[in-house]
Amino acid sequence: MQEHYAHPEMKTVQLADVLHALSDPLRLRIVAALATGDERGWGDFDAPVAPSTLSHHMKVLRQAGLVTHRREGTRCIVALRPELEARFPGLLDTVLRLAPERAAADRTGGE
Amino acid sequence: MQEHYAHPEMKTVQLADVLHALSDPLRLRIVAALATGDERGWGDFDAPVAPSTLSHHMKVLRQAGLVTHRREGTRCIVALRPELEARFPGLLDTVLRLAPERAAADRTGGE
DNA sequence: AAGGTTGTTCGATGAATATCGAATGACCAT
DNA sequence: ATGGTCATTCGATATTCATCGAACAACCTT
Repeated sequence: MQEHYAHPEMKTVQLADVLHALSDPLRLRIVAALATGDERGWGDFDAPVAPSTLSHHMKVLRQAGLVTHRREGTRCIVALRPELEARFPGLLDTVLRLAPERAAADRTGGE
Repeated sequence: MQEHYAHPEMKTVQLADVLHALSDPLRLRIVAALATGDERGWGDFDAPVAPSTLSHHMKVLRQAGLVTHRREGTRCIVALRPELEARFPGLLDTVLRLAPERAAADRTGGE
């Protein structure tokens, strides 16, 4: 495990990569959970997959420029990358507004 | 070849499916080319792939609810599905606004 | 009917992806 | 140091995907 995670430069991130990263239901759910702007610990997403699988999805999100990873002691803190908005204005807002996973839908009584 | 193409009901189309369909550069280009609202003949996209490959991508776009296929004589006419806007308001506008393929569409089409 | 045009379908293939369990590495507490 | 917790990496596997050429089907023209 490295102390420093590799994050791509935002200008090198392609739209198709972001869309691909968002096209997996679990990853979409993770991004939606981060949409409040709060950081989340790695384990705070109770994803129905093995730790190794979750790690894989986190890596995809990181390499697509969607999230940052930061180490804090033994925990791993995840957050949305703020520069994403400058690179693709409005994209994340639009997608998350339409995502069934979004927190608001849960609050207003989804299924 | 069937006279009637299978198009999914819009309400059954999932966001992740749409994002996945848009996450391929060639498919994104095709959708961008259709964004003017005009119909296009199947062969009007000079895609750098074999006909069978193009047919595959067209099928993906059709099954994701993005486009309609219509037969006209021996030709095949493709167009964006208008109901998509009602299902996912603003999604396509946002994605296409950010797509690099838009520049090419602007040059040859204008707006 | 015979032939040409236009997409689709059918294998086949190599690359990418999602998933898991096991092993490993980094860090903290004792 | 020893052990525990947390996340990543490593193999392995099954699935999906993009791609092609070949064969086929639908349609129009002659």
